[in-house]
Amino acid sequence: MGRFYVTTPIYYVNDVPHLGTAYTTVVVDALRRFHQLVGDETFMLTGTDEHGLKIERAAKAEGLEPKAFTDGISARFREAWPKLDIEADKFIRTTDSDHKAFVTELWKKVEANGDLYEGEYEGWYCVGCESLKTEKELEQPGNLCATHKAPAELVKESSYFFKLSNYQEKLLAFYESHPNFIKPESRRNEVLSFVRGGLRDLSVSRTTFSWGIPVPGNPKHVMYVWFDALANYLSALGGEESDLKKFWPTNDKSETEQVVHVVGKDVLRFHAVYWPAFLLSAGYKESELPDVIYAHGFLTVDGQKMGKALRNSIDPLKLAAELGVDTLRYQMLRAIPFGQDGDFNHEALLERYNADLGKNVGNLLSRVLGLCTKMTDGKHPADPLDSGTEVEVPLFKDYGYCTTEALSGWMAFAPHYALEWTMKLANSANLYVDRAAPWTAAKNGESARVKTILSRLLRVLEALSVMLWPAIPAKANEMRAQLGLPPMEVSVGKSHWPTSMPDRHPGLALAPSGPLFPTYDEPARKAMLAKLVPPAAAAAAAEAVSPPVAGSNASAAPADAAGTISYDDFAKVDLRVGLVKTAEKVPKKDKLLLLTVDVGEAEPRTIIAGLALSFAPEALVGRRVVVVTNLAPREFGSAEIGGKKVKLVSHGMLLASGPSEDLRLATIDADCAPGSRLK
RNA sequence: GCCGGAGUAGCUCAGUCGGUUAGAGCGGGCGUUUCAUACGCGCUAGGUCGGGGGUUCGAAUCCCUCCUCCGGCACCA
Repeated sequence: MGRFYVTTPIYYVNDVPHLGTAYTTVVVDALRRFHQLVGDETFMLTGTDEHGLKIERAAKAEGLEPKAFTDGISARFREAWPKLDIEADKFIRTTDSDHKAFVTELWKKVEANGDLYEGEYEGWYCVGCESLKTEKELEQPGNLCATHKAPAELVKESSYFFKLSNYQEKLLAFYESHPNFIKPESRRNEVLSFVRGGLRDLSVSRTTFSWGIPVPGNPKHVMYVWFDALANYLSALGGEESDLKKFWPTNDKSETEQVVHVVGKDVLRFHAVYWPAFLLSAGYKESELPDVIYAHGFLTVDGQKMGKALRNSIDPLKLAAELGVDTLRYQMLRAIPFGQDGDFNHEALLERYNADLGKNVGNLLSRVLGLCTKMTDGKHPADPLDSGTEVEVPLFKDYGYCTTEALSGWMAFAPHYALEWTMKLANSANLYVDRAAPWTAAKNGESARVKTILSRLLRVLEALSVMLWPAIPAKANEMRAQLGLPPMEVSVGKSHWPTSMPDRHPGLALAPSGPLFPTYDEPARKAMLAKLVPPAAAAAAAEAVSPPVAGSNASAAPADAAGTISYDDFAKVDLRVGLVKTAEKVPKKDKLLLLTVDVGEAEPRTIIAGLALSFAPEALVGRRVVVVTNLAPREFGSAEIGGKKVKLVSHGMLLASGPSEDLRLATIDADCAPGSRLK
């Protein structure tokens, strides 16, 4: 047990929350949750960076005072995160007065140490980048900044410089003795070679604008945004007497006390070079520097680089509303190896959701709860026999392995790895259900055996709910609710990581409440994809026709998340009256009937319908039903019919309602001609 | 131009100090079970391990070279 202080970068308010910032913040929240789970005292910080020329100008453009302008954007960030189930302990703003006071003090310490001097500097300055450009970097004609395509300005001004050059050797020595300071390894090498290449003094003040923290004793100058911004990680913890100071441990810090800055690779240098240099200069000792600067990669979206236009077209909050927060979080954490660049691919997202969450975990929960409903009165079985048989061996082995690997994945800032092993445990449990076959034991009257099996499965499910909680807290708790368990609770000093199987809860009532992760079938998948990545034109059109759906159904099932559709969308569905000509049971497929249905075409259609539990084949012949006729054909495997093996391909769908053992058919109340269109 | 990293099955990637038939997940294909969310389980990928050359008894794994991609640096910070 220890302390875990984790930060996101503070986000510059020249932009609103987008997929990239959401990604960083989700990962940090997941790390925070994991450390809470293992009993650490945690503190998560995020916030906004609000000073600088760029902001001053943006405010002016909108006719606002800078503070009023930043108030608005900052609020958007603060309000966004809870919608992604991110619970930061503090949201800092660089315009907070205590932050400003802290930075002023920091400046004075650096100055007292003799590391600041006044000089002059001249260069091409790009407002967008907040930085100087070399002539080579500018595009001609017009001295355009390559990134912003805007003209750079030739500036010459008096400036304070920080003697960064004094810190080259100290930093190198520090990196040497703290191999984990910069992660991942490849980034560390980059920084190392950068620093070895020589450090020049850093201009740390500006006189060309006033929206910033004034330099003490020389208010014509405001501090360079990075000097101001980096200090937030410390200023957020308050003054000397603040209780939060403990999160920034000093000399006596132990192995288990960590200060971790998660940053994008674009701002790594500021964090890995400037920040420790500033701290050393201000009198902080090596032991008082942060422990880990973890640089993550950038996301592409469906293989495309996230330019500003694309970025703005992908609103993480809207994604969360459409897909469910947990699906979004899961994808961010599972699909992208943390530290590397990754692709946020919408198709892969749905595939991943179906495979991992739907089929592997969700269905496991569902089948185990189903078995308990039938075999143990819907309760956790009482006093199960606990002697294992051979069937248990792989499960126990996997359990130990998976929980250990997942734990070390989280410890090593590798959520993707942790979740991979979490899934392997679910997979192993699914296998165990098959091997142990409680239904067979039940038929043989071995009720003790049945209880043993189900008890074990329930315990694995509980463990899974814990292991998933850092990544998908809301769904993990829903899962627990179905298992009859209270929401996840954490407590400082106590690890809840399920290193050994959770205790039994004999007699505790289960509360199944339907699929936890309803999978997307082919049509639903297509519909969701169309919604998430609409062609630009279609998006604009859709926007005009239907108002955006409110984002309150964040955790709703896909079926509900569909929201409203336009009439045009509805009109795409071709519903027709069909007359059932023949019907027969499909051998070896309990639920399936093979129908031929006249929908007004030359030949009756072959339709496979899952009606067998509710209808005898002969009861359907001659009935008028409602058929979706333009659904893509779907395969149902193959079966032997009339002595021949045939592929089962359905060319339509009958509309019906109810559970599969008690279905009601949608029908039509008169003898309409087969093929009549419904509207 | 310099310095890194990467290029392995359709996709995303693992491959430790060089060593038996190159692996996993997903998708696809085939089979199978019925407790379950048309779900689970089993089988299935015949991939010149980017190209070429070399070292070695033996290389995806070491060396050289070329190609492609990404990142960092390049009299800017």
